[in-house]
Parts: sequence; C-alpha cells; structure tokens
Amino acid sequence: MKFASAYEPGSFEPDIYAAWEAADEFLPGGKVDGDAKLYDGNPNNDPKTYSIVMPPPNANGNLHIGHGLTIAIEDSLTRYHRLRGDSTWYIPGADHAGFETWVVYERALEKEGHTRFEYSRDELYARVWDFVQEQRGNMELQVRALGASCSWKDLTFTLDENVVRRVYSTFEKMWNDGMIYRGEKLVNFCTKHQTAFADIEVEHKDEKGHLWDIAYQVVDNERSSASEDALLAQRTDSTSRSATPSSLNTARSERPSEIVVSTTRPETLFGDVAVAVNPEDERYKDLIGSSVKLPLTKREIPIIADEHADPEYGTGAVKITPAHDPDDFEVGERHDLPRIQVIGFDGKMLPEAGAEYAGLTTAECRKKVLNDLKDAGLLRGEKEIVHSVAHCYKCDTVIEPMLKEQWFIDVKKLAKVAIEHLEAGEIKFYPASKKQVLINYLKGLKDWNISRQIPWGIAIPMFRNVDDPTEWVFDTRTNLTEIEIGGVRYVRDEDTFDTWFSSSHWPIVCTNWEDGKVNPYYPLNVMETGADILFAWVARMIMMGLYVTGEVPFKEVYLHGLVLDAHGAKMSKSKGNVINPMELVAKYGSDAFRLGILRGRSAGMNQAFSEQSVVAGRNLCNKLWNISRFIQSMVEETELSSDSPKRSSRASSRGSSPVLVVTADVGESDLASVSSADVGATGLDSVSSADVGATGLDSVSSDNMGEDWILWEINEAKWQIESQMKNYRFSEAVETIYSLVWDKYADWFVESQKIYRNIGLLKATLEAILKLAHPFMPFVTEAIWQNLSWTDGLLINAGWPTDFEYDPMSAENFEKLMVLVITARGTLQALSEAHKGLNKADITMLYGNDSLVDDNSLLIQYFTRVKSVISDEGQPRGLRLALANHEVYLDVSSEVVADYAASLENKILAVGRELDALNMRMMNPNYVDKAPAALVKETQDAIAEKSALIERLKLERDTI
RNA sequence: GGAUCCUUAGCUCAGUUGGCUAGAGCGUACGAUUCACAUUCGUAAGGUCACAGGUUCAAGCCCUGUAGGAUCCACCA
Repeated sequence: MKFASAYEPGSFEPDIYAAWEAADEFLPGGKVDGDAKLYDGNPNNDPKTYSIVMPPPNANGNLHIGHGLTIAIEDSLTRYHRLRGDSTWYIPGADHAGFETWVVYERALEKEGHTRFEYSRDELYARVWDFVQEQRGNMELQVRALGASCSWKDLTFTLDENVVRRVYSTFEKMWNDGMIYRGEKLVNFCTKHQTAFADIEVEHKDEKGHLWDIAYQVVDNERSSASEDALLAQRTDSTSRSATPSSLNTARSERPSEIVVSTTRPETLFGDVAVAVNPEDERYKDLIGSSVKLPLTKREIPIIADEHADPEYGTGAVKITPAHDPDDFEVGERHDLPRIQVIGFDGKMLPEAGAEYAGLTTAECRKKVLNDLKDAGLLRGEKEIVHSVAHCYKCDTVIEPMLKEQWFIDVKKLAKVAIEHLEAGEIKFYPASKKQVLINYLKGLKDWNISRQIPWGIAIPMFRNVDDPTEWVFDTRTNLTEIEIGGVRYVRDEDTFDTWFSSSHWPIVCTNWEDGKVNPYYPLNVMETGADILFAWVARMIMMGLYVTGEVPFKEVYLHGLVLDAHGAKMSKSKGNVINPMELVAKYGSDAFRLGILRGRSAGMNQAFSEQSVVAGRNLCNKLWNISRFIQSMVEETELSSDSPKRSSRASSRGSSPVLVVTADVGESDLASVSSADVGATGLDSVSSADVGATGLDSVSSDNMGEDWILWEINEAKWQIESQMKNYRFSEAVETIYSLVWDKYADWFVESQKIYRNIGLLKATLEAILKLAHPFMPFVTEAIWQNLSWTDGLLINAGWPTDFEYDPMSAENFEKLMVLVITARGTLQALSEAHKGLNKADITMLYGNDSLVDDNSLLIQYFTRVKSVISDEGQPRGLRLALANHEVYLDVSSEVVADYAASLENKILAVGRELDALNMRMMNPNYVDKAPAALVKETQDAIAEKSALIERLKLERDTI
C-alpha cells in the first residue's frame, strides 16, 4: 500500500470498513466460529463481555444529526472495549417506526390517488412491507459510513419474527396476570391520521384562543328533580350515585335563574351531561342539585359539586363533557355520569349534536353554535386567552380527545418494581440527575394505551367472540382475520401495538435472551440514547426488562442531549437549519465528523454544533496522517541507509546539524516489551535513551530525554482516556487525543526526532498513539496502520497499549528544556517587536555552566531558530532569560535590551502581584493552621520560587 | 403550575467529592516558513466565572435568594 501524500478520507474509508467487515471483526470476541448468539457460557472461554445496542434508526429513513452523535458515542465505546480485549457486541437495529413510516406511506398513497380505506389491513401491511424493503439499505449504508463497528449479521428489525414472538409472549403473560384490560377511555385522537396516541406522543402548544361565557337556564325545582330522576333512570347500568349531593331537593325561591359557564369549546356543549361548581363556592352552593336546560337542545342536566371547578377561573362554573375532555371524563367517572359522543372520528359533528349541526366540522360547528347562542341571548362574554392545545406531532392537527375502546396496560405493578430497582441503584445514570427524574415520572405514570389504529405494526393478538362482544381470547394466529375455538367464532382486533410496546423489549430481543439460559450479554453494559426519550423508551425498557427477565436490562444509561445548530437553536426543517451528517462525512470524512460531534458535548446537555468543529477534527486527522507519513519516510530512509545496524550518521535536511540515528528493532506484535528503558537489554543493536550511557556508546545519545518525556506523556494520556471512557467523558477524551497527537507528539517529540532519531521508539510510540486514537477516529488510524511498512494485521483488533517504562528524571529534564525554549521564543518575539529589524536568526544564545543546555544545544537551537547556542566562556553578556531559570543569555546589543525594558518592567509587576497574593495567604494564621500541610508547603515553595524569579528579573532589568 | 438543567474568553464548551496563578477549539492580532503537514509553525491579547448574600483558612465549585435561558411533565373548562 502506497502512503498517499494527501489525506483524502473518501479514498480509503469504504475499503477500510469493508476490510473490517470481511475479517469478521465486528463479531463478539472477534473472529469466532459459529453463532455468536449461542455463546456457550463456559467460564474458561469467557473473556469479559461488553454489550451495547443501537437505538434502531427508522429502516426506511435517513440518518439525522442525532443518529450521528449516537453512533459516534456508541462506536467509540465499542471500539475502546474491543481494543481492551472485551468480547464486544454492538448490535445494530432497524425500526419499522410504525407511525412515522405509516405517515410517509399514506402520503405516497394519497399521491397515487388512493386512500387507506380501499385496502384491508393485511393488504396495507404487505404494501408497506414492500415499500420499506425498497427504501431499506439506505440507512444501513449510512450507519456504515459513520464507521459503526456493529455486528451486522445480528441486525434486529423491529418486525422480525423473534421480536413478534417475544412481544406476544409478554402480552400473553400480562393478559394472564390480569394486567391487560380493554377500556373505553378518552384517547388522544388525530382525525387526520385516524389513530390514537399515547399521552407522550402529543405535542402541547400555547395558542391564542377564546373563553366564552354561556348562560345555562336553571329549571324550576319541581321539574328539576323530576328531570334529574328521568335522566338517572335512563342509565340502567349505573349502580352507584353516592357523589350526588344530598341537598337535591332543598329548593329556594330566590335562586338565580341561570348559571354562566366558561368554555373554550362551545361546540362540545351537545355532549354536556352536567355543570360543575366547586363545593366551597358560596355563589353556587344553593344551585347544587338543581338542573339547567342545555342551550340549543331540549335536554336538562344537573348541577354538581366537584373540586375540578376552580372558583378563580372564568365564572367558576364549568360544563362537563366526559366524552370530549380528559378532565371532564374523570369528573364523569366520579359522579357516574353518561358519556355522550358528539364529534366523530372524522372530526365532524355526529347526529347526537342535533340535525342542524351534524356533519359540520368542529370549527364550523363552533361558529354556528356561537351565533345561535347569541341569537338566543345566552352568550354572556368573550375573552381572549392563551391556552395550550394538543397537536399531532406529525401533522399538527389538533388532537381530539375521543372515546374509544382500547387495550390498556395497568402499569402500577410495573412502575413499582422499576422504582424499587432504580432506588436500589441498580442502574447508573449519566447524567446522574436523570434517575430521580425517571423515578418521579414512574410515580405518576398513568395506564398505558397500547392500541394504535395503524396497519403498519405488530398485530394485537386478541380475538373477539362474534356472539359475545365482551369476550376476548388471546391467540397468536394474527395472520387470520377470523378463528374458531371450540366451535365459537372469534374475529381479530384490527389494531396494532404501540411501537414503544415492542421496542421496550429491545435489550431482550437483541441479545436473544431466553428464560433459563445463561446470557453473558444481558443485561447490557450500557444503554445509550437521547435524553428526550427517557420516558417513552428508557422507562419502558426498564419496566419490561424487569417484568420479562427479572433483571434490569442495562447497568448504565448514558443520555445525550439535543444537537443544536451553531446558534443554539433547535434544528428543524421549517427553520432550515438542519445539518445532514452525511454531507459532512462526504466533505470532511467520517473521522472528522465523529471528532467534531463529540467535541464540546457532555451527558444530557443540549449543545450547539457547527461545521467548524468538524473542520478542526479533519485537521487533526490530517495532522496524524502527516506525522505517520513522515515517520514512515524516516523508517524507510534509515532502513535503506543503515547497512551497519548499529548506528549511522547522515547529514540532516537542515544541512549542518548531525543526526544520530538510533535503531531499536521492535517486534510490532509485542509492544509490552518496548520501552526506552528495556529495549537496550536486548543487545547493543537496540539503543535507548535511558541506557546508552551505560553501554558506553557515544555520550551524545544521552541527550535524548525527549523520548522519556513522550513515553511518559503517552502513559498519562492512556490513563486519562481510560478514566474518561469509564466516566463517559467523550469530549475530554477527544481533547486528550488532540493534545497528545498535536501539542506533544508532533510539536515536540517528532520535531526533536529530526535532530536525534530513534527509529524503534518512533515506531512504538506511533503504534501506541494509533491505538489510543482508534476509538474516536477509526478510519484514519486503520488506514495509517495499513500504510505503515512494519505493522501487520488490523488495528481494530490490535489491542490496547500497555504502559511504557521510562526514566522520570530524564522526562522531567525535557520539560525544563521546553520551558527554556518557550521562554526564549517569547523573548525573541518580544525583542523583535520592540526593536524593529531585529532578526532572531542573527542572534546567538550564550550559556554559562549549565549541563542541560550544554547537552542539548542542538535541540535548543533547532527549536528556537537562533543563530547558534554556544558557551559564554565565562563572559556572560546580553539579555538574561530570567524566566527560564538557567544561565542563558541572548547576545543582543544594549539598545535592543533597552527597547525591551518596558515589557520587562511589566513582568516584574505581574510576578510581584502574584507574590503578594501568596504572602497574604501565608500571613493568615488560619490558613497555616487549617489547610493541609502539603498545601502550605506548596505555597511556601511558590513564594520562594517567585521571590527568586523577581530577583532574577530585577537583575536583568538592572543590567540594562 | 411542577421538576430538572444551564448562565465561565468574541463564539461553542471543559473545569470529576472546594486548593485556580480558571483551560481547550474556533475566531482575533503579530511574526515565521524551499520539503511530513498553510488542513502548517511560533508568539500574544482576551475572563468581576449571570447578580446579591452566606458557609469556609480557601468558592467557578457548597448553601439561600434574584434575574435570564433550555428541556421535560402536568394543566389551563
């Protein structure tokens, strides 16, 4: 493989991914024979397992930026654990996305001039299935493009047979446990999509509306009680009416003749069955128990007392419409009132609203009702208000609360068990605060409506007795519309399951959990998903996992926040600020996208994202690419030019500086044994920085302390990344890589290797860095690995680096040298700014009796770009570099130094301020008493150091 | 209305049980550069850590309050 000179991710990413896949690297345990899911559970063969599932993207959709983040996070975790040697299983998925897909399909159907009502449910199901199959593959290609190292042969589709089987088995268990019931309840109904929604799927929006006051005429007492009795008599199914006030017959002549109710929905008045007032409300106390005539109708309805009526709101009297308002529904239940449906599922008024109104839309009806009320002189007021209105999250249609028979799960027990396990701390949350949020949610959880009137989904396995509509049987033969059991005919329920009901089984079905079988991959190590579906999904997976398996489905939960646009606004199609991850991948490469999206992101937070951060990521990839190319070229040069294996000298690219080439032959497969301290032990051929002195070779090689330093830095970075990954601090881990590769490896170590070269160490350190970076930037690191002449195999499974051994004293000395260099650079820059025309290439650096400088004069000269670094021969002159704390001078004229004096004075003042602050601290007896001794000592040392620095600076100033 | 979170450099964000002389990327300014990389190198400027109190030897971090913002939940007849 020829190392291309330019970093062009598009040219290698697809090939790299194909190579991983072809080598079966994504299977748990790497290259294993047979079915990974049938893991034998033999403890002797067990590596540590690590399992994670992908929240299934819509099978026929495209990935959005949130998927990009999810995959960047999950795949980084996956690759990290794979490198660590865990048997790692990242399980991909595809979602049938019941409602989402249905909306798309129905739109396509409409375009062809058809409607859903022309087909049976089974026909529709088959058609959508084909539709999805046609579209499918797109999503999977995009997941691949992002580098997800997931086990494709284990891809789970939410309509797969094993999913349906598992869902049916849970449903049956719940049915047998009495947790499933069929109930007529108010459901959130979208009249456009003709389906009900769970509460959580409804979007509430604040909107301007009106509050109308409508007068209901009180009928006289005799008639009132008579009609009340008549009304009650109609309801043969009622057995209890304890809540009816006992003051039913206490009539008073001075009672008001009307009661004015406040409503935002006058059109529902035909469904009114009562008027409620607060029992404490003095204004209406006497009216409780009497009746009013329902305007525009001939009906009479009672006035009841209920806490629901808020005396402060409107007129304090509220009409009760149980069939069209969730609160009223509950009031109706408390008082055992009938439910009269007046709006149809098509959003139009039913005959129950009266002949004049039937067939009108709710909006038309509202208009007419208001007009008619005005004509009748019953409209008493109109006020503009802002109230929140439920909308369909897909088509924005106003949600109608509708009476409908639906399947419900009684969630009390499920929620209780989940809360117990959560409170016992069995699941760790990132961010931690979400645990309590979830517990609070579960505490108030209402029964779960699992019926959806959409053909695209898992059929509810329930059949109704044709002759006895109250009898239902569970049966999995949902491919049949009608079945016969014991001579009795049953017809299938036409509804399908809420997608969350099946997806709550996700960890169970993805890992192929089976009762009684050892499954080292369940519970999952982590569930990573968006914080926005904590309730809808995470909560339900926990409840279902516990119900089905008795265990929590995952040990940790990492929730990511929303990816906002560059200005912190939510991305939306209407705002036109949507960022397409695939466009960024095409433009900058997959690695750049991953680095960019991980950067500046922490658990649970909604954070901005912009192309800029992807550019920064691309630049890092480019940097690593070029470092590697450079090292490869050095390796090639050395191997070509060194017939003598011991060492060879050659002219450097800069001309005059000698380059010492130290070669250490390193077996690439055995990094553990490679360190500067111990390669020397393998023989004279391999010379390392720490032991060359001992071998008696040319003493110049002992200057190579940059090597000890980089080994130390790599160890540090490795340790940091381990801790950051454990704590899900991806952003920081990326920063660590960034700083290691760029600020440390490239800017100091590789630069220093231009002067003193150690090929074995270059190889070993580059390998370690590629491994550390691989989880975050998999493509470029693998491509480099493939390009390097001395590596073999695939990086993806090359293992995590082990610690290097190094000489700490030597590493520390390199840091001193760095300080010296940085100080010299800063001073040189300041000098040339203060004194125009000064060129640092003309300046000589002089040093006194100082072995650090003496030993490293070539390096210092190279890093600072001064003319030369030579001994002052006992005659120091020029400007002393006080900050460097070494006997080092820049040989410049006194005029130049004078020009520089002002900035020197500023420095003295700044250090003086720091010193004052430290002294203040030490003068405080409480501090000396109470602060930890080590800290006090640190302060004392700092004072000593600053004082000395000030002295040096003053000396520097005074010599001017 | 309830809950949770946020407010740190021009922008986007770190800052892990209080020890800070507050960091990074991008941006800005100045300078460098024939060869691994201008997707480069070097240097620098830039902060009353939202505000007001409190606890502590010590507060960006803990406590109380205020203001602004975000998200979620409930609800508005």
